[in-house]
Amino acid sequence: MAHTMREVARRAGVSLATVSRVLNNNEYISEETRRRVLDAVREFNYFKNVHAKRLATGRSDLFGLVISEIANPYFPEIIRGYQAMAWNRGFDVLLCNTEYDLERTKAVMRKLRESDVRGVAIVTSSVDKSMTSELTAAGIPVVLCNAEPAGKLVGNICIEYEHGINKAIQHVVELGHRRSAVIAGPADNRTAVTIRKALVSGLTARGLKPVCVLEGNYRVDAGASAVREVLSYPELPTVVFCGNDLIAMGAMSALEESGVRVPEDVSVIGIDDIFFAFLARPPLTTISVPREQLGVKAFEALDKMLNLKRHKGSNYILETDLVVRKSTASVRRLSLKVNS
Amino acid sequence: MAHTMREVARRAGVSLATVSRVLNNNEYISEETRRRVLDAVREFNYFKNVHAKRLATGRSDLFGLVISEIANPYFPEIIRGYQAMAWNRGFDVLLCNTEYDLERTKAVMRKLRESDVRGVAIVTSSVDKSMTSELTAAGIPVVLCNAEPAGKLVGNICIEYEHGINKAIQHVVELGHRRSAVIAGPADNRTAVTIRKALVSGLTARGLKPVCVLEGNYRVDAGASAVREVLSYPELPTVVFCGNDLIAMGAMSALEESGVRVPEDVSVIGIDDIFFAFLARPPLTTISVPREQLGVKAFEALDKMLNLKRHKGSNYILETDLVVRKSTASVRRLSLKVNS
DNA sequence: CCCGATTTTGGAACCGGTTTCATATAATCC
DNA sequence: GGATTATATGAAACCGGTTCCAAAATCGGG
Repeated sequence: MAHTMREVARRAGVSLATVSRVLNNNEYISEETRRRVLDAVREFNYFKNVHAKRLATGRSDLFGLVISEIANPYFPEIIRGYQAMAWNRGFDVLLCNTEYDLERTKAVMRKLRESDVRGVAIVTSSVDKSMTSELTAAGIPVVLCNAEPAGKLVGNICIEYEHGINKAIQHVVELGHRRSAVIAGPADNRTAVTIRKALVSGLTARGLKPVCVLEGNYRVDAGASAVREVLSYPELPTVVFCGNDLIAMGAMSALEESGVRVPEDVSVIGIDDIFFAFLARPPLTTISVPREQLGVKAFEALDKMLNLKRHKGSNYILETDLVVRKSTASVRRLSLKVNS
Repeated sequence: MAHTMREVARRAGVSLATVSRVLNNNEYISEETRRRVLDAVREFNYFKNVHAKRLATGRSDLFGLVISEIANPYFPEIIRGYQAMAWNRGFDVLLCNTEYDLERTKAVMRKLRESDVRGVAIVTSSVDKSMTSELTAAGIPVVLCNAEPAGKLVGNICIEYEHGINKAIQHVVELGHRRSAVIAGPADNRTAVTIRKALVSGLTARGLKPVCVLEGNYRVDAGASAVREVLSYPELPTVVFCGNDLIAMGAMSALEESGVRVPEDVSVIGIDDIFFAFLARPPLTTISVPREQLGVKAFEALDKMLNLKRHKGSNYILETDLVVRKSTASVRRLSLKVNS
C-alpha cells in the first residue's frame, strides 16, 4: 500500500539512514544525493509514518487540550489560540472533552498519557491534583487555569477578574443603581466561586450589597430560572450581575418574557464576552476575558517548561476588562414593581 | 520513566507475548497468569504506548474530522455527534480546521494521511476531488457533505434542504408576504448555491420572486451589509431569507439599527438553527439542519465502508425542517417605506 | 604523495508493542 | 494408556522509522 522509507532508499540507490537524513534536513548530505532521494520521494508520493517516527523518537508532536464541552461557546477562542501556536511550531493538538463527567475525565487523562503528548493544557475547572499527577509523574508538563498555586511541572494561567469586575461595578454605580443581584455559576467551580466572592464583596463595598446571590449551572436555563426566582421577590434589583454570558442571556430572555425591559427596567451584566454577546438583544454589557490569549499563554507556559526544564511551573496573569454595550442603562427614578 | 511491557512481563514472571495477550483480552490465558500480569500492571501503573501499538498493528484508533473553523457555531454539534460515535467504539478523533485556507487544507490532508487515520469526514465544502483522492488512494475512506455523487471509498451525507425551504415558503405565504429578498452564502460554496437556487425557484413558484438576491460570506457582517444594500432600494421586501443563521442575525441587527422592526416591518428567516438562534431577539425562525445527526451519520458511513469493504461509498440523506419562532409575522397592511 | 581532519554514507541496534509459529502442558476420548 | 485435541505460554520476527558508530570518500597541508 503505502511506500516505506526502505523502498524509497532502494529506489534512490542509497541507504535507509541516508533517506532519513535527507528528510530530516540533516546536514552532511551531498546535493546529488539529496536530489536523488527527493526525486524518489516525489515519485512514490511518499509520506512518513508518524507512528513509526513517534515510536523511534520517543515523543509525539502532540499537545493535549482538555475542555469541558465543544458546544460551549466559551472554548472556541481558547482552542483557536492554542492550536494556532501549536500549528505554527509544527505540532498538532489532541482535543479532549470531559463532558463534565469524572470518569470521562479520567479516561481522557489516560489517553493523553498514552499518547505521549508533549504537554497538556486543562481549561476545565473540575480537575484535581490526582488527575494531573498522573501526567506530571510521566514528565508531561501541565498547565491549568485559575488553579491553586502549582507544583512541579504544572503551570497556571490566572485570569484576573478583579479589574473587570471593579470597572463593571463602577459603571453601574455611575448609572445610579442601588439594588443588585448576583446569579453566579456552579458552587463547585473554583472560578465561579472566585467571581461570586469578588462580585459580592465589591458590590457590598460600594453600597450595592446584593439583595440575593443565586447559584446554578453555567447554562442559559440557569439564568432564566434564577431570574424567575428573583422576580418573586418583593423588591426587584435594578441590576443583575451574571456569572457568565450564557446565564446573562438566559436572564435577559426570562426578564423580557415577564415584561421586564432590559435595560430600561433592569440592567444585566455578563462575563466572558463570548462571540454572541454583541448579537444579543440588547447587546450585552459584559466583562471580557481574553480567551484567545488564554490559549496562547497556556501553550507558551508549556513551551517554557519544556525548553527551560523549569520544573517550577510557569505562571501567567491575564487581565479582564469591561465592555459596555446596551444591556446596562441608568436606573429609572421610579423603580418598577412587577408582582404587586 | 514510563514502564514498558517487557518490564511488566519480567515483573510478572511471564513473557512479553503473554502480557500482550492479557492486555488485549485474548482468550487462552489462565486466571492465575492474568492476575499476576494485572497486578504487575497496577504496581507499575503501566500504560501501553499507543505509538508502538499503532505501528505494530498498522493502524491507528483515529478518525479524522475536517471543519472550517472551530469558532463557527455551525460545527460544534457535528463534532459532538461524530466524537460521541467514535468514543463509544473506542476511537479518537483528530480534529482539523482548514481556516478557509487552501494550503492549510492540503497540509491537513497530508497530516491525516500520515496519521494513518481509519477514515475521514470532511464537512467543509471547499474540498475537491484532488484532495480526497490522496486519502482514498491510501485506502482511507472519506465522507463528504453535500458533495457530488461519490467515487470509490467516498461516501456522501446529503442534506435535503428542499423540505425545510418549502415549509418556510409555505409559512411566509400563509403570513401574507408578497415581496421577498434572499441573502445567500458565498457563491463558491456548493451548499450555499444549492440553497440559493432552491430558495429562488421555490419563492418564484409561489409568486414571491425575490426583489433581490445578494451573495456574501457566511458571517454576521455579510448579513448586515447586505441589509444595508437592501435598504437602499425603493421598495423594501417584507421577508428576507438568509443563507444561514449568522447572516440572519446580522441582518436583524442592521435592520433594527435602521429603525426597521423585526418582525413587525420585515420578517427574517435563517438556516441551520444554531444554538444561539433561539436566543436572538426576536428568537429566529429558521430551517433546522440536523447537525449532530450529520456527525453521527458521517461516522456511520465510514464505519460501513470500513466493515463491509464496500468500495461503493455509502450515502445518507438528512432532512431539514422549519422551526417557527418570533422573527416572522404576518405582513402588515401598509408596507413600510424607509427612505423616502 | 602521505596523513589527519572533515564530509558523506551504510550497517545495525533500537523504540515498544503485535502476532505468527512452535512448544509444552492439560484434558478428552476410544 | 496412548493418541488426539484444547489450552497456555514463550521465542522471535516484524511494524517503519531514528540514530549511534564505523567505514569510505574527499580535501587541505606539509
